[in-house]
Amino acid sequence: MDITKKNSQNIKEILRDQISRQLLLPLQKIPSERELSELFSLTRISVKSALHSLEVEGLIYRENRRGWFVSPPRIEYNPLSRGHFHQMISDQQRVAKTLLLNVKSMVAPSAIATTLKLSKPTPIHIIERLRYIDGRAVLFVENCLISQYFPDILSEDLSQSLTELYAKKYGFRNSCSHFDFIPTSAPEHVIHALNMHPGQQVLKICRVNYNQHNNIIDCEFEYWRPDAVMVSINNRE
Amino acid sequence: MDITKKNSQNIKEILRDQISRQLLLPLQKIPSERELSELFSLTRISVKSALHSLEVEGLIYRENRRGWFVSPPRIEYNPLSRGHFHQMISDQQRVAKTLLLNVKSMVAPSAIATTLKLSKPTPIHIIERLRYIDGRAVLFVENCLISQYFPDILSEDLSQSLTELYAKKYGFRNSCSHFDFIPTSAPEHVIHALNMHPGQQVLKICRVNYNQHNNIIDCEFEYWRPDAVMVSINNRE
DNA sequence: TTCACTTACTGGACTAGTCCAACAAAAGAA
DNA sequence: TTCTTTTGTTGGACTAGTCCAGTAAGTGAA
Repeated sequence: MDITKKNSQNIKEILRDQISRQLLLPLQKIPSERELSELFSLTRISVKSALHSLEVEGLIYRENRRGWFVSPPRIEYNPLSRGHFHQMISDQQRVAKTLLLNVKSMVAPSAIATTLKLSKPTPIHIIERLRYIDGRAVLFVENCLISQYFPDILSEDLSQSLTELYAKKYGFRNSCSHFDFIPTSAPEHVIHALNMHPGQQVLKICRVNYNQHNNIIDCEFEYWRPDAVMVSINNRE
Repeated sequence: MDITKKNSQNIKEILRDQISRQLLLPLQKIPSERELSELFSLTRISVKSALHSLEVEGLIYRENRRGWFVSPPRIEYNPLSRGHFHQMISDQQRVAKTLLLNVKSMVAPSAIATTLKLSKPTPIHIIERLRYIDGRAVLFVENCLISQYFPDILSEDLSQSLTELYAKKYGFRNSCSHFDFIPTSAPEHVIHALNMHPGQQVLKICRVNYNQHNNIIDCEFEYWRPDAVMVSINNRE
């Protein structure tokens, strides 16, 4: 009876259209799954599947049990220009905020020890921070510092740029970094902090930093909401 | 009555375990959704949702209407060491194959003209290729070459490394490249070539290449199956 | 004003099915 | 052998619901 074979394509097209014509604005809430299912005469499962697919595309995002929202434009993130998160965001006419979540000191667990190429048990600090763009939590960052290189760092303001702190307080310059970009799902504590749901995708970025003496001094794990970012790199050979 | 609150967590854990203990091997088929739903006493919808979540994690992948399979380990892909796809794959003890899909010549459509920073209508060649690792199609590549820089290129073997061809036949060296990495969903023709399903995630990589005279000579759009790859970059400052 | 409590609403998890399109392997025909 | 046809199996799309857990806003007591 229907004109279209797949009804859920309909809802996708209409939402896509409303977003591109700015009838639905960034950060704005989309009607609830139940409302949409009535509007389009579909079950919630079909609606959910359509929304899922727009989520993968990066057009909309989900907050756990709060609803679906329109994604703002992606931030262009150049990881090679290190550290100045707030600068980068304001350069793109957006508003950044950093929240210090947690600081722990411990002996490096095996996964981190491997990343830092540690051959024996070594004390580290782990600094967990949450970063917001335009009031939306989009990035969970975990910095793992080898304690011996950073005496007394925990008494500093840790919501500022760590790279700048490294330079000012310890005279470290970043001579070399190694990056891995992995599309995967986020661990539990990250899911929670970003208000996501277990099994949702994130863009995981692991970086290992070397100082001017070519020592590994720290590593960082970034977990981005995948619709919020686009990694942009310039390479001169 | 059940011990666990969420039954679908069960199936996820068991599959994860079987994969990590290599009882299920890379490229091997997972039992069908119907079989799993009987085994775990769940509906197909619940099974599908659990599989989805393992897919996002990068542990398993889907071939459209063929079934679910175990993902091989991710390839480490360093886009800064340009061009030698086959080399890179065999360095990682894997088997590469390139299939030439399609070659077209046309005036650059607006999206590509923007990427190539063209100010007036310009003829280009588009070369579409499909790349396999261990027999699995994981990467769709679309090269857009500005025709004037590459006279007579269409008579060459286009399944080889284009970078090498640029160097040998035209004396071009790659002086600079610009990359964008975007987690998003793939366009229709890519979905089809990779045997995926509309709405599935890919890692899209756009690169723009400059020759030694600092002219943009071509751009490339890569679409990776997201479980197949991990982008790895080394940066020296 | 402030804080605890209730309540409506949201998405998450799930059941028990149906029908369809594409794939793949087996069976037949040339 | 080689090509075509059939048939079973796969995932994709969908219906029509139920129950649950966390959010947010409004209500009322201190």
